Amino acid sequence: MSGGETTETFGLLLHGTARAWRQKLDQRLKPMGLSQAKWRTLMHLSLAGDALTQAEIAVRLGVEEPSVVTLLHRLEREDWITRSNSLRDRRCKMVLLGRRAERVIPQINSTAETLRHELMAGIPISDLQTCMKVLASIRDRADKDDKLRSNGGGASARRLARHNGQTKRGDSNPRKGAIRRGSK
Amino acid sequence: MSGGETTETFGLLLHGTARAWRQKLDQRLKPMGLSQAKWRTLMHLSLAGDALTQAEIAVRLGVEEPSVVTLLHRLEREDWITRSNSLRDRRCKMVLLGRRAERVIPQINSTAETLRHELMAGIPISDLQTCMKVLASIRDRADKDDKLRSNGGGASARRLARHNGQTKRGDSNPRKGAIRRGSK
DNA sequence: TGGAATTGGTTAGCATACTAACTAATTTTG
DNA sequence: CAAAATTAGTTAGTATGCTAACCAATTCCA
Repeated sequence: MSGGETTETFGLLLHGTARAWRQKLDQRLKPMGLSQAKWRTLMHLSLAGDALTQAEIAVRLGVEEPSVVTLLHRLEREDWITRSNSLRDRRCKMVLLGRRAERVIPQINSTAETLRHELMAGIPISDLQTCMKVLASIRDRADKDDKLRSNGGGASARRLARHNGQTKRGDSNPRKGAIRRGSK
Repeated sequence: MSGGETTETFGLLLHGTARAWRQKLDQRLKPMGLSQAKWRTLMHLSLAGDALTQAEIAVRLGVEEPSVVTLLHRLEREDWITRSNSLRDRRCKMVLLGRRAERVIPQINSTAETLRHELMAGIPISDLQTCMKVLASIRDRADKDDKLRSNGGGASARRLARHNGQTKRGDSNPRKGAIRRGSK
């Protein structure tokens, strides 16, 4: 424990700030029927200008695909978006903004921007830039996979994509109840 | 939209960094059977040295009480802590660290500290301090209640405590199924 | 002192996000 | 080309956190 003061609370502070920001935004978006997660999704769709696949949305939001599934499900149920099967690739679903969303997106963005300005008002630009530089550098380091060398087997090393990689289908060890979709 | 570059991604960056940090820590704590939320709880109990009430824990963690309830429930189920009724105040439950926790807390703390060092290595102290100053200032602003003036009634203004404030007990409008605890 | 307000804890229900495991479709490769 | 691997999406189950509504105990105060 050498000189822990500065580092001690960094994680705490980082978390608390992110949470406070999110809650504040959620609170303001609430009257419009949205939350930060939903707003961010709509914003990315709006920025893209075009339909996106769910996988693309996941990447842009920086969350995993299953999270996107339920998020889009909620957005669809509330009529913010539309999903349709792609004609080119039958695996894909194309996600499109609905009318409702297109109408309110500008206000929503402006709400978010207003909050941004409020929260950062009076903070010197150079401090903000330093802060962003620090955050980016921390995030990049944290995003990196810990291992990634020492790949023992040497055979393939294909699971670099940071998530699943279910290389074995017939695992013969289905601990849980497994799925029982319709049939089709 | 005037000069949005700097501010544009701040929220995104803040969130992404916090999430990346949390996930990294969770991933390292996992082999020990913990997560960040659980570790933080144990850490605060350890720092306090004494038993804490659930409300105190909520304040230290910076989360709402119902979140603490389930968190402690999980911790108790896994034998990290013990809960007992207070003798002074029959409303309170005193939360104590169990043996299991006391044995592993040092390793857990050191894991967290190692990660901290890794993530912040090479970043100039002064930049870190600037960053922390910025974050703290943003958080303080976001934590503040939006309203808080324009108190119309003038009568009491008692619900300043930022959460519930269920000033009306017999609301006569129990939309949901309501609770049906044992009876005792 | 007795009713009103506050405080501590809980349950229900929901939102968000994750991992594991799986299906279906498409690409890569031997 | 057929088998193998990858990609897109899904479901199940769980963790974390929130708000609303509630009960029980304590404290305040007229």
